[in-house]
Amino acid sequence: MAAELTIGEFSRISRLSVKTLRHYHEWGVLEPAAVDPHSGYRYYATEQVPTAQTIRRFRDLEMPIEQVKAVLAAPDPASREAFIAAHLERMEQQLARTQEAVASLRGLLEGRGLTPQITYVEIPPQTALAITATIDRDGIEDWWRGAFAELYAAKATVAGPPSGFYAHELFEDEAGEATVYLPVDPLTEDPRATILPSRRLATLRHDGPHTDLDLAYGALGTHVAERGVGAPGPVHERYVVSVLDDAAPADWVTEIGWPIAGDP
Amino acid sequence: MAAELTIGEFSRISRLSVKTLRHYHEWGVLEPAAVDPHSGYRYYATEQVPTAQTIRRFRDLEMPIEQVKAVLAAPDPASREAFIAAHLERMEQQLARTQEAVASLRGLLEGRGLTPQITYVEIPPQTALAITATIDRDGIEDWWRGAFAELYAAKATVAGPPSGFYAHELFEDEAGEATVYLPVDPLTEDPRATILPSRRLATLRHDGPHTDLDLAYGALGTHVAERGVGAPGPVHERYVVSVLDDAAPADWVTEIGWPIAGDP
DNA sequence: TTGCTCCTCACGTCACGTGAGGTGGC
DNA sequence: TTGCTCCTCACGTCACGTGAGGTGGC
Repeated sequence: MAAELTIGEFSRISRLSVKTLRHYHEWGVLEPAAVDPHSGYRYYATEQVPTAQTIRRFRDLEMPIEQVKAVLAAPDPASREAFIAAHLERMEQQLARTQEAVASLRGLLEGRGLTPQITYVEIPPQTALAITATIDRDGIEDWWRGAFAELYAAKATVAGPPSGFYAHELFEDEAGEATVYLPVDPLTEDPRATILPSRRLATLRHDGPHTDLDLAYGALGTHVAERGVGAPGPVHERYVVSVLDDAAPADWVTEIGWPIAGDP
Repeated sequence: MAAELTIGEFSRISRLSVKTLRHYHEWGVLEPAAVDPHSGYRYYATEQVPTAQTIRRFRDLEMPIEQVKAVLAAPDPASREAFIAAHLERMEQQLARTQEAVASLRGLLEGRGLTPQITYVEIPPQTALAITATIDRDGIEDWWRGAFAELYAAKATVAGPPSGFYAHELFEDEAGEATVYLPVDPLTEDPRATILPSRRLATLRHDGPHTDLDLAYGALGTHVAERGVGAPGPVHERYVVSVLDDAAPADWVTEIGWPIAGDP
């Protein structure tokens, strides 16, 4: 009972444009039931309509084509479900970020100016378990979580909040070196323990989600630049309260530090 | 007190990448405070940091650059607010569509199969107020609302639900001819009244949001194709319950019609 | 002076849409 | 046979990112 349909007919029934159907053929997401080897004409079967509708919905959800292909190729319903669940979770995260951005934008436009409480500190040499990597800016969150999971898995006596430092290139060029560390008891026997050198920093405490961290960096960087006290080197972050404590973003407390030289 | 910053320094403070800053200069969204005419070096002022942060937030909300430029150029806070409100509304609409797509996808994957109740009808010639235009598929919704607003503003006696017909090219090529109409009393004196010719259609009733209209078209088109009774001509839609009645999408009722030839 | 920073092209990305120019099918 | 449908390039979109190759500034 399967009717062979030309691309135009299948387009009308599936509501995917002819261009889109050709594109899906090229990418192997939706192959025509038959292709005339002489004319190149594509022929579709009515049985392919539900597949087309499914693809359309995944694309409405902005799932990348390659992934749609993978989901459709998934043999069992369970792994399909896993794909979809993962995608929905990403979408929820994005929604949360959007809501944060809206709130933050309102604050900015209302000129909700924080008077930054900037403190100069000298951090003494510290014994710490550290992980360093060269990463991409968009891969940073996954890497960050993984690295701290690894550090907390070590059985050393923790001697301070989780922290990290990040090369400027990471923000200027979208990729650069990052280090996260956990201060530990100097007497630890973990062979991975290193001693971090001392640093002089201008620091600022930031309350709230990390979407707004740029505001803190703006205030701190402006302060340092206008006084001409900046020094080369990575910026520092101390995660006083964070996801690592299972806290909500609104409750996070982060201390950021900008390297300085000279006497303030 | 305004420090002159190189692009790299400004990038560190604003957390926008150097490439992005150059891009924003090129597009005129964020012009450097000064550009060295000899070397081409860009110099920024610390006063530009809040602007950079604002741009970043608008971009996080996926506002197109051109529009960000327009918002920033808006002279008074009121028109700024209007821009933002309009953008937020679009985002909410998209969120609603996303939620519909998720629900619809789950239904599809669970194989929630509707047994389509297809009816063959012959619509007699009708007197109607009609508006025809050649439109883009993504401009269709705005046009549709505007056209019906215009039709309802006429003071003729309405004799049936609002309806429309749509050339296949609109779906195959993303652009084509569309007509919406309001059946009216044949004795109307409105000079714009026309008589629509009779049509033979296979029809199917669809309940719910228009995101799912493609499912109905899939069922109807498959039915027509498998029986080989299709005829050329546009598809028809009757909006029995719709936005025009201030109903929620879940309560909408739409009848779709596919042109047929021959005796079923 | 050296090495770092900055510069301008030119091209890639992603999922198609937009023509141009040409051929096949009924 | 005519006109409609289908075909394959090649290029455009949007907001940047990715090099390449070269110059300026301290």
